[in-house]
Amino acid sequence: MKYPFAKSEKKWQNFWEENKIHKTDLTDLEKALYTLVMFIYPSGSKLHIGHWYNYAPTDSWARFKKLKGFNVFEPMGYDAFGLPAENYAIKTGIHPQDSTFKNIDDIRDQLKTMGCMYDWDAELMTCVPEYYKWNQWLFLQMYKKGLAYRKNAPVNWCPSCQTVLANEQVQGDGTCERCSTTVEHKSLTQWFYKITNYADELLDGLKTIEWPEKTKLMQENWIGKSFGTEVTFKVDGHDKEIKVFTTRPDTLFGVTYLVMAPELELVQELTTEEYSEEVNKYIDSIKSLSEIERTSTVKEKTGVPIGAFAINPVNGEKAPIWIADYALATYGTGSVMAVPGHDERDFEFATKFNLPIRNVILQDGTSEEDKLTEAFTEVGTMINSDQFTGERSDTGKANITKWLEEKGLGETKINYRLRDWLISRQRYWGTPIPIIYCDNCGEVPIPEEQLPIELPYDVDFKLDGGSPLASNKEFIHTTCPKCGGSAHRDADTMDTFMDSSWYYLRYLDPNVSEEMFDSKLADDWTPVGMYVGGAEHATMHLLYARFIHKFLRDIGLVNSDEPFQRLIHQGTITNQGAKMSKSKDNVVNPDSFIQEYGSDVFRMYLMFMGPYELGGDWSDKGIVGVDRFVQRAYSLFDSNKDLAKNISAEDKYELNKLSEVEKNTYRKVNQSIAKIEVELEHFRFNTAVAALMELINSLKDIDKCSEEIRLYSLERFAAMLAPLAPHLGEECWSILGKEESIFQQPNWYEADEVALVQDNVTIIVQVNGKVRAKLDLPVDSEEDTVKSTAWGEEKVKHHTADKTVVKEIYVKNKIYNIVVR
RNA sequence: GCCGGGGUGGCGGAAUUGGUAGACGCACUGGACUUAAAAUCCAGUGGGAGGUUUCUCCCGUGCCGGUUCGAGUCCGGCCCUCGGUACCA
Repeated sequence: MKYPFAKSEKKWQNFWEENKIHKTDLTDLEKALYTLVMFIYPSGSKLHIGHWYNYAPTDSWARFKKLKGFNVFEPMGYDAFGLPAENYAIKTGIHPQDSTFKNIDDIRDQLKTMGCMYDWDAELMTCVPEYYKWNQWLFLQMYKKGLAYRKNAPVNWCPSCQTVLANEQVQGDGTCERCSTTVEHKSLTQWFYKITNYADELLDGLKTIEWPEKTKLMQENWIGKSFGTEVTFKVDGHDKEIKVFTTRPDTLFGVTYLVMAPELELVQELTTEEYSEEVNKYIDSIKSLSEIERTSTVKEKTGVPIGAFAINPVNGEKAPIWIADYALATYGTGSVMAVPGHDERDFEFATKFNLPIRNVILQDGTSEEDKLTEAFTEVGTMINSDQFTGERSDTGKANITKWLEEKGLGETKINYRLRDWLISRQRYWGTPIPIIYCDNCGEVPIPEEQLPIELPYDVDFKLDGGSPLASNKEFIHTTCPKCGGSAHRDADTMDTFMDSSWYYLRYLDPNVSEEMFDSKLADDWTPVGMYVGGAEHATMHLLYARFIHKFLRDIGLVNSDEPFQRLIHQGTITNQGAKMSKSKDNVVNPDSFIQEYGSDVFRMYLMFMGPYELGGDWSDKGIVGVDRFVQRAYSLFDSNKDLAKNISAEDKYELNKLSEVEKNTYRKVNQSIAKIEVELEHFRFNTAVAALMELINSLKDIDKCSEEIRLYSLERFAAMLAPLAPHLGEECWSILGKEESIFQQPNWYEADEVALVQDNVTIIVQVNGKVRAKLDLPVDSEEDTVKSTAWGEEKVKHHTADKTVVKEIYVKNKIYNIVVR
């Protein structure tokens, strides 16, 4: 009989809902396990295969844990603010709020067909005032602690559309995706969070969390802590100074010029009149370059001198000051000392512009007279360096820094690549920033009791020229909370990464209104036990969330140091090699597969496709294989449906009391349990499914087993099936006469260790590393027995004939390699 | 460019510490069942050469080189590809 999946899946979904099977009792803390997936961005393309690939296997893991007796909390929600809804509005005129709510309703329906054990009472969305109020509240706490501040920062500006563009909206050639005009950089005053204050702690905390090594490595590199020296260069004939950060103070005598980032304000002050035209022209010319282009080591570097000279503190030499694309205002001090002899970029630049190249670190085995043909960046002996000449360059670093410190011309310095978090967005669909600008008092934070500052519905988000909120006069014009005078609100909204930095805390009670989240529950349930989401979030979302969590701890709202204890990345499912996205129009919708095969088959196929952390290119080629398996599993139970009426199975059976067929069955069942348990634990779903397929293949002879062994096997099969195919698992469980949901109790079975022990083992016999025989011998056979059996093999004789044995390698129960010559 | 992944049959992939390369599945081929087809079940299936019921040998995990009795696995150097690169989320 064919498995009526459509009827069955609906039946069990209703059963779960009616019996509140997935409602988590958050007061039960014994074996509490918070399992979380990255919440959904509710775009119009609804759920695609990538979402299923994230959620369904994670749910299978959660269900496995549930079967093992954990009190699992698995919520789902919507990351509802963001740019795409706004772009959609600009294109279609449909208001972001309307499209977002509509999308959420559609997506919720889709989610329910997956059959995940989401606790729907915990559902949340970020675009409602009840949620984003707390973004504003958090902003005020940051502000109070001095961690929110304003400074100028560049945005992508399309001069034709008169609007700020996201990086994504800038095409590869640096033009606007709407009108193909070349995009410029424009400086705006914007809000930042001082994440850099937490740089060291964010680095140290990595040691305490169980995340993929690669993710921790990426965060480490992103934070980019480096130890070096800040050197002060005086400017010739000027009272200004230029500070540079260098990790190579030992090369200070090799400085032949200085490079400043073109956008530094100091550049304007230092540029001499003679050079100013050239300098301004140059600054204009690089306005459209991206940072990636500017720092590329294959692109030819550009730059111009500004006419001023810096004085090298160690020898008083005058070095010309240049501005160049490869100096970035965002790293270090924005200025670099150039040592062409010992830095590859400087070497290239100096060669191009005929600037002097001086050798001050002598490579071992070379002579001072040898001309440098490329930058020497390794450790060597310091030369041409006055009193430091003769020192090794690695120890010279500290000495030269000490000398600078004594003269007040430098100091040791730790520098980070990490930059402060720019949270201002010149967009509508986000959280309004709770700041007012008063004509008298200036910048005034809105008092907490006036929160939320609600996002007004009526705006002209097509408005050219700036933030859409500026178009709503009623919203913008307000009175100062301090003096009551005329004032205006900040027209920007917050980066949506704010929303996703604390949602996992809100899930615990999304309806709490007097605080950001239930602090008691947060202490009990965080850090999150298992967090699953894409690796593309490795450095941004996952770093921001860690930062916010630490800040919340510092203001006493949580007691843990990290938000996510364990982390797994699902791989990306591509379509014809490309990441699925609505803009590429290559999104694969799973709905038709659900209709044809059902949720269980589809989610099991996703798990079977390959290693979870790798992902891969989408193809539905093998889905019929999983469907066949599901059909076979169902008929296995269906044909044994009368089994449980008269008997029950023991927990264990003694092997020697079983028939040969029963023994094999019993062994295979227990081996499968042991295998699948380990595989599921480590998110290796593909091999777990394969093991279950192997098991069903070897249950062919189950009819030859006693009823008890049949029941024993089927109960265990149902338990292994249930996490992978939850609806079918329930169906099979109920066929065995069980009345409760399989997930109601800890229904995972432990493997019988006795059944895992093998009698025989295959020993490989090699001659010169090539397999020549395979011996099936009892486990732990004597070395002599193995060797004499091996030498009895025809092929071994053949390949060793007329040769001398020079070496033998014997590994017990594994291999016997004979090396001959 | 920089940071981090990945590359194994016709296809998706498997392979505890270096120790049988190709589990499981798809596709394909042959067979059973059927009037027939579908479905199902059984068998075969990395490539090449020879022997042709049972067999034997060689090659083979992106490329080049190294370490080792033995390398998909470790080391060095490349190539290709994917993710991120601070305003997609």
